[in-house]
Amino acid sequence: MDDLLAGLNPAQREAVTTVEGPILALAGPGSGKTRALTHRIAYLIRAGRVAPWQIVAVTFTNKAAREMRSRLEVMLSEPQVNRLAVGTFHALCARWLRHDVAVMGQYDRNFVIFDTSDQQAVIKRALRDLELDEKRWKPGPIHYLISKAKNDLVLPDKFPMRTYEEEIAGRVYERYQQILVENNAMDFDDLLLITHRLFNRYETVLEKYQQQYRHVLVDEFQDTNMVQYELTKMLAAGYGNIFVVGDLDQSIYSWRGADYRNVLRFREDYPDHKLIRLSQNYRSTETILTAAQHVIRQNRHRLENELFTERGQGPKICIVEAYNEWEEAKFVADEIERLQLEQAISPGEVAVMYRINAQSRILEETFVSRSMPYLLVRGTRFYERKEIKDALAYLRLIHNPEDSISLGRIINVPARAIGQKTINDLERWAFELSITPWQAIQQLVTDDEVGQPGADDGDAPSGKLAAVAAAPFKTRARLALVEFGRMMNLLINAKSKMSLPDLFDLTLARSGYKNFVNDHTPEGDERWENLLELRRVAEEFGSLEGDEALALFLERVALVSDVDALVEEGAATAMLTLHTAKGLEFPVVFMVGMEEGIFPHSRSFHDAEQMEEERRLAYVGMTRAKDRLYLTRAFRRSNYGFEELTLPSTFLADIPANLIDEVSRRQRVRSAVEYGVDRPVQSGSGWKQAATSSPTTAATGYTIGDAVYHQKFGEGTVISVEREGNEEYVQVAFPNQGIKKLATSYAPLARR
DNA sequence: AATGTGTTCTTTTTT
DNA sequence: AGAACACATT
Repeated sequence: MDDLLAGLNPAQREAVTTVEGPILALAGPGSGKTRALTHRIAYLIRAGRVAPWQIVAVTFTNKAAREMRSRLEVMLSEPQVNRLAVGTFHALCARWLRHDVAVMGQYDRNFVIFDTSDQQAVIKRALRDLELDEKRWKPGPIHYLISKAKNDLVLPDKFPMRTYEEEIAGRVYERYQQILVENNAMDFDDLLLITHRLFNRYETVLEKYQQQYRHVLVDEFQDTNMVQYELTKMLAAGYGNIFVVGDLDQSIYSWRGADYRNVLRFREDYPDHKLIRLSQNYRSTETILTAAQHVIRQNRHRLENELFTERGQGPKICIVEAYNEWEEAKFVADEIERLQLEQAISPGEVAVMYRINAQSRILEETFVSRSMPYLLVRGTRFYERKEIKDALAYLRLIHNPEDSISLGRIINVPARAIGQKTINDLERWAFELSITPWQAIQQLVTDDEVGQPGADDGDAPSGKLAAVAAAPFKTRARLALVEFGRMMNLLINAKSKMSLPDLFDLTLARSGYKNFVNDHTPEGDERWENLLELRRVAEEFGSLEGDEALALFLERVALVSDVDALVEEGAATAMLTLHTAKGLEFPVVFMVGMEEGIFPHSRSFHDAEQMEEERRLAYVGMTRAKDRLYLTRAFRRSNYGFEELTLPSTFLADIPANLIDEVSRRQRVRSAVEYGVDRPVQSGSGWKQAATSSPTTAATGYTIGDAVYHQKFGEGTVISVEREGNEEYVQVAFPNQGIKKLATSYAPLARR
């Protein structure tokens, strides 16, 4: 047992060995909480006489789950580790639902998980069904409201209707949910919500899990939402052994429904809990840790947890201003090469982090043009490719033929003479018969076999006396549908008779997709390569029985996250958003785009809570660095195609001057001739001063006719003013430069 | 049905 | 500036 406790500090040891009751571990960045968590699990099994299958551990990502498993394999035996329930809330819920959802009567166990684009498609269909203006109502914002409601356990009948938008969203919500049920499909939120309902309404099911899981462990507790909190509570209600780890300062997912107050709620709901503070940071140098602490300290809503490190001072933090985003990327690349040469630091030890994905493009192009190795950490990107989505749509349809979204996606891909008109006819006909489009196709197939009694050959049914149920297809369209139906039936029958990779091959061959892709162009080759890559994922499930393999494969594929793509110990520099960086660490970290409007993002300016979250995100980013931290900024940057001057991020102002590298502060990277000619209104005396005069607080409330001054376009006149939420947009006429639309919170614009 | 042209939106962050 | 989408043309 000693090997489990060796090398742990007293707080970690307490977290590992306190077996009974509710425990809240406040774990600062780099404080070895993953270590505490894994050792605790091993300890429970080896010392606490708990069976592996009696433990459920919730991680934030699949990657974290995988890592926890592999760490545990060192301490336990492999079969033991296999019996542990380790995964994200979404993955665990999917598994429980697969098992028990049938009792609810609404879904069967072959339900599919709709990804973001499927969800958008459902919203669009709901809008169409409700005859709402698809131009006016955008799927994105509507889905955002629906998702928020689901995360807060709000059902359609309780949906708030305070604004017109909410009223619309409420109506869409209801139809949206109906469509999901009709398709035997769930979105990400449903995985949690339906599990919650299952546990709530079917006591025997809940009791089964409550009795099974004697220990419930949850990582990243500050990023749980309402449903997740309730699920945790329900599961732990059996034995009361609930262990949660979190850090309020690292809560960065409120926009996804996460609520850091769940940590505070926990303290109230379990008054006899034990509180453990993990305060020693094993990751970062003192310089980095102190700087990060100075940034996070500005927040009001926090639970103070003073951290310390014994790693020593280390190099100072470099704050670098480049001329524009290209120069910024060039600086990053140059510096990585320099570190490799002078400090023997491998590019694989470096990460470049940014606030928004769009920032990656310029970095990528820079790295490509210099042939520098990099890894763009965006695991979901692969699954956004057309050929991958098409292939998956076929497989999903085989798994769950009621999935009309997938059906619509591939019914005519590759082209098989089923045009838009035929599809419309099919949908209308199915609607009239109150069956799904898939069932309608099946009807056509059956009719065809018995000599088309219901089908109307030749001319379309024109007479008013024609039965409602008469199929409205001409021969050619009908035959095309019948052929498609037969092809799919063949694949569905094959499903349980062969391994998943074989089914994969058969599907691509019989559907004609293989030939469709293999068109002997370079793009075709690339698409085929991608399909082979997908097949490799399928091979991992090759040993399982056909049905089960397909279910697990589709589940895996639906729940991949961005970090999942990150392979350890690579030789390539990682490029990732600050959000995906959570939980990771790198010897060298570059945070690029440290500018007002980018980071903190302009969408957060209006709300103090959101600004605090931006700050937490800065804290998360900075504390990813072990040894070296670079904060870079572009003096001017192009947005939406036009260039604007920037101001340094307010976060830079909170870093004490004595922690900043003098050289980096003075020698700003410059190369363009114009540089210095049109400096923004800031005295050159340092970051602090510049950052405090953020443009966000600059004049708003313009009126038509105002004379204004823009730093790039010069003098102009306001010709229109409009408000969108909290943003104010003005159109300004500039002599000789035309009319520009500007966001007043963003543009360097002032009244004259 | 496949290609071309124009228009509109995009930029938070993701399971 | 680019992508995604809609519409129009062959």
